[in-house]
Amino acid sequence: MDSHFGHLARILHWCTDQSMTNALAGMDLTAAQGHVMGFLAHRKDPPCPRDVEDVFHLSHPTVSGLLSRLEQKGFIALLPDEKDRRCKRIHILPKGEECLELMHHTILASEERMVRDFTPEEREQFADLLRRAISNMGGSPHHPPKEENKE
Amino acid sequence: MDSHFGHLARILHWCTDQSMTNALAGMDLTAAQGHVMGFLAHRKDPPCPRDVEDVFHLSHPTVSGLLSRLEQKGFIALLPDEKDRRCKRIHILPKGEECLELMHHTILASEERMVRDFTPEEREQFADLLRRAISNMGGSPHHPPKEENKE
DNA sequence: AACTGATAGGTAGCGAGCTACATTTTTTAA
DNA sequence: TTAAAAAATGTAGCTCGCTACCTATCAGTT
Repeated sequence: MDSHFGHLARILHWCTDQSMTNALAGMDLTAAQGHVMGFLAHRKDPPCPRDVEDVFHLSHPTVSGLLSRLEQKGFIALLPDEKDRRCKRIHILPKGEECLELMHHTILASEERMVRDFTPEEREQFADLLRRAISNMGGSPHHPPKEENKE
Repeated sequence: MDSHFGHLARILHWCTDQSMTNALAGMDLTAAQGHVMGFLAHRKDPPCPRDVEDVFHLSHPTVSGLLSRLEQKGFIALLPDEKDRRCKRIHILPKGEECLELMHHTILASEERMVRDFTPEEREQFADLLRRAISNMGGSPHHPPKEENKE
């Protein structure tokens, strides 16, 4: 009864979330906000909210809320794109820059902790089983599988 | 970048949640509410909210909200316990009884779908890896690990 | 040039998760 | 017995996730 996969996935996600929440509490970031900052970190050109939606598989109102809270707290600035006035560009402000390195380290440490006693083969298989399970459930949300031949 | 375990766990949980949401939409239940009903189904004596917290690893305000919505919709009744007036007992109402079998079937079908192409060994290992990952992240929330020797 | 459709984003409103604090009742200890 | 600790629940207020609907802009057709 306790061993249902859906249940276990939920708890595992909860654990990683709590771990991030604790690690980031000192810098006034939630787990979700921290992950967004981590994504922005290794981005040359300022991305738009839509890019965040795609990477994290979130709906656009969710991303909108996350970004507006990050903006309120002074981590980022949202500026209109000059070429395409439908889009906004996410710029990292100095306060945001300050936390990027710690963010990156924190995310990696959390990942490593989760599988710290896994052999390399087990890590491979874990990722493989997770991906297959996701695929069996119908894959990803929101943005109907774009038929890009880039893959 | 896309293969972080925490990320995959989040998406997998999301998929199972959506699957349940769709399956239950017809009977006016959300995924979370459905899982609670499923838990109540195989329970001889009416449990109290605290039991739900423990099984699903949820905080008590979360459970409180879930149960009050189920009560509003007429699936359950919350009655005070006679022995211990701090506790409430969760009673299933006729409308609740009606949906139990479909609930049970729906939950099993969703589980089976997720691992439909897994061998028995892979299913074992998947559950094992998930449990170890959860354990590595510090295990369960909210209620400090009770030291019950019942296990 | 004008219409149609696709795309980016905004807003409203809800459910579900949390923490923090308060209340009531039970249990334990002094 | 009485005071203190523990337990079960309630309430307030927040974040984050969703759907549904709306607006503005861009792109492609006619």
